[in-house]
Parts: sequence; structure tokens; C-alpha cells
Amino acid sequence: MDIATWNINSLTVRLPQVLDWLAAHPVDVLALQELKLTDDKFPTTAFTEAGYHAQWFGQKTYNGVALISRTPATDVVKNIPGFTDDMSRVIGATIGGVRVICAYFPNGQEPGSDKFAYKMRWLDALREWVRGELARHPKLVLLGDYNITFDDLDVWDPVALAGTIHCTDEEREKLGGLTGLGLTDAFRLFEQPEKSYSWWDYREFAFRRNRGLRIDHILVSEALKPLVSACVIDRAPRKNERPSDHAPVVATLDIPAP
DNA sequence: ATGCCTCAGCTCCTGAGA
Repeated sequence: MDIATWNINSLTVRLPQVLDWLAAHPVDVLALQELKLTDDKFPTTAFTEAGYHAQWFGQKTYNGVALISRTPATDVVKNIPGFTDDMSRVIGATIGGVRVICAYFPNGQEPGSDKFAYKMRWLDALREWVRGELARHPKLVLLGDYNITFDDLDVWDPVALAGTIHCTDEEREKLGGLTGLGLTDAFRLFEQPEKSYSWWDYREFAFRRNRGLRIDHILVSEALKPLVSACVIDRAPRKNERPSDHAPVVATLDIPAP
């Protein structure tokens, strides 16, 4: 089973690129973030024609998440149960016997801001919900745009960016709360190229200079960890015309494709 | 340099992203 995550920064703009990418990389599951469209605008037919099922949770202008899958998704959950939120950030479902949770973590803007406080509350709520999900579904993948780096390896200039958003101790402690549940960063299970990032600012030729951050992650449960045989960042779509600022991340699990 | 890109929307500017 191949499972991928990609923040596409507007599905309206990026749909042709998503379809091209799926044709070249026919993954079993693709988790999308930042759809930036309402549910009625979701391009269901395009995915059906490409041979995929879809579940989506949209919102006007901002946020919005979806799960694209070869086989139908069941037991779909939208946002974190019990956590009141007017933003569409989470969609979870069971696909091929694996519990898949796609999340667009809050940005947080700046440490000390209201948005940062919201990010911290959201992360606490996510952790407590995922704790229960893991108890119910030992085979679980939590993937998406985390908007948090694990450590300096994930940061192009760790000195200049120390303590700034995505790189604060507070955010990393919350990320540690998720790994503390028994979730593992699939990417670091393998030797990786130096300076591997999943996001680059649109400005200042950041991609060309490889000035980026690794903030898109695929975390796997203990039951799945021994079955992960690869995890890579696909930088190619970042070279497209009108690219997303994020690149897709793909993990291969040694379980039969559903 | 609170900007440099990019996207959505009450669109010729603003808010937000990361």
C-alpha cells in the first residue's frame, strides 16, 4: 500500500497537477490539505474518472482536507470529535484495514499570538483523540501538513529560524506528545538526502536555493512501523509551472493494496 | 524592509499562509 500526503494550496488551481501526479504515481491513498473550496465545488467526477474514490471536508477560502483512495473509505470522521472548530482541518477514515487520519495543522503565525494559542489547544485535542483512535485501530497513519519541524535537520537555517514559528520548543513538545503515543516519523526510518524539505517559500527563489522546511509528515503506529519499506519526498511537482509551495511525501507499507 | 510570492474574495486591495 502506497500512501501519500500533499498540501496543494487550492485544489481549484492544482487539480490538473494532482491528476497528473496520480497518473504517474498511482498511490492507494492520497491525503490532501488546503483545498480552499466549499464542499459543493469539490471535483468528484475528475477523481472518479481517474479511478479513485474521494471523501472531502471543505471550507470557503481557507483550509479544507480530503482523502483520495483506490477503494472506498469507511467510518469517515470530520474534524476532532468534541473539539469545537470552525475550520475544516481533519478528515479520518478506514481504508484497506488502515485507519488514515489526514490533518492540516494550524499555522500558528507567531509564538505568543492568539493563533499560536489555538495551535497549542488544537494539538492537545488531536493528541487525546488520536490516543483513542489508536486503541480502536492499531494500524493507524497520521499524515498531513503538520506545520512543525521535528528538529534542526528539518530546517534550512536552524540558527536564523531558532524559536520562530514551526521551530519552537512548544510546538516540538506537542509533536513529541504524538510520537509519545507510539507514532513514528516514517521519513526518518530511512537514510535520506541531506537538506530534505517538503515546503519552500514562494519568495526569493527559495526552492531553487533549497531554503525550506520539512513540515509535512507521515507518522505510523507501532503495528505499522515494521511494515514501512520506504518514505520519500517527491520534489518534482515543486518544479511545475504554478506549483504548490509544498511537495508530496509518499510512504510504502508492505501490506497488500486493498 | 512586517516585504519578497501566491491564492481567494465583498478583487485593482486585503488577509493569510509558513
